[in-house]
Amino acid sequence: MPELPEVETTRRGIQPYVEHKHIHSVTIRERRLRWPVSDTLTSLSMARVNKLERRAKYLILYLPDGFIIIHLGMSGSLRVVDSSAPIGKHDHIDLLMDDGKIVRYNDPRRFGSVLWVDDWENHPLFTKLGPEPLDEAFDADYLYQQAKEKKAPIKQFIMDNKNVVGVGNIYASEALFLSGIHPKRPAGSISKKRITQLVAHIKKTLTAAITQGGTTLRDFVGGDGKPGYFQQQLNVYGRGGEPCTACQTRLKEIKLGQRASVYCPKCQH
DNA sequence: AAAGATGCCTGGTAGC
DNA sequence: TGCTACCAGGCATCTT
Repeated sequence: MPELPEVETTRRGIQPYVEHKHIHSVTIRERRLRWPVSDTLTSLSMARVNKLERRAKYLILYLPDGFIIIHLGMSGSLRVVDSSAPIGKHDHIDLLMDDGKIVRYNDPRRFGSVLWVDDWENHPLFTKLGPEPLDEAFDADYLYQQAKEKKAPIKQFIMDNKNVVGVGNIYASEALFLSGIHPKRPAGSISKKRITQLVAHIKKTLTAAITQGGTTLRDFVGGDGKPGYFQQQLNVYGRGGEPCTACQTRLKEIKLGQRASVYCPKCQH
């Protein structure tokens, strides 16, 4: 499932094909995504993409009269293909570029979205978002202040978009393991020192994953069609019952907010 | 009011 | 082979 590193990898993969290029036309084959795809997209013609940006797990295409907002959901992908490429199952939307290349949106589960908005920064999806995990604004002081008095388990707390964006199950699990913090520990009960380590590990795991081109666990394929390989060095995610990479203790798997959470009962407190 | 908990969307896959 | 149960992320909505 695309997490922040996959989205960033996708952004970098398709950037050369869309930024400062023109969208010749848009083809919609399936409009039933998380939200119905707007007809406005099909009326686009020779619209210049001035910029391709990422905010949280959203990709934002800056056009002259508005923005295309793309979210990959859990099974979505964007790929650049030639016009001769056969249309596959779940290929829902094509952005046909004026040089003949196609930016193709595929999403088997249709949990993703492709939106047309006038002003993304004031769109309800974006107004309540916390800082980017890799921005300087996301630091130990900030997270410690946010966590104060909060009783929610730290794992759910760092996966909550209003505290920090883009930290999904994989990276939350890994960062907590590396920080030696138990996923159920109340966010407000963690010392400043350990919060500092947690922030550092969130940044470190995300950066490493981006560097390596993202994690491929299920449906993800990068913009260039090449999968990432980060999953080979996961310490806890998806490893319930297997030995801890540090102490060989059998990793425990619990449910936290309906979400699988794996941790080492010896290393994490 | 804010925080926490729950439900829902969908299709691939594991298990039988 | 066909079926059922389960899982995933994040938004909407409910409850406290």
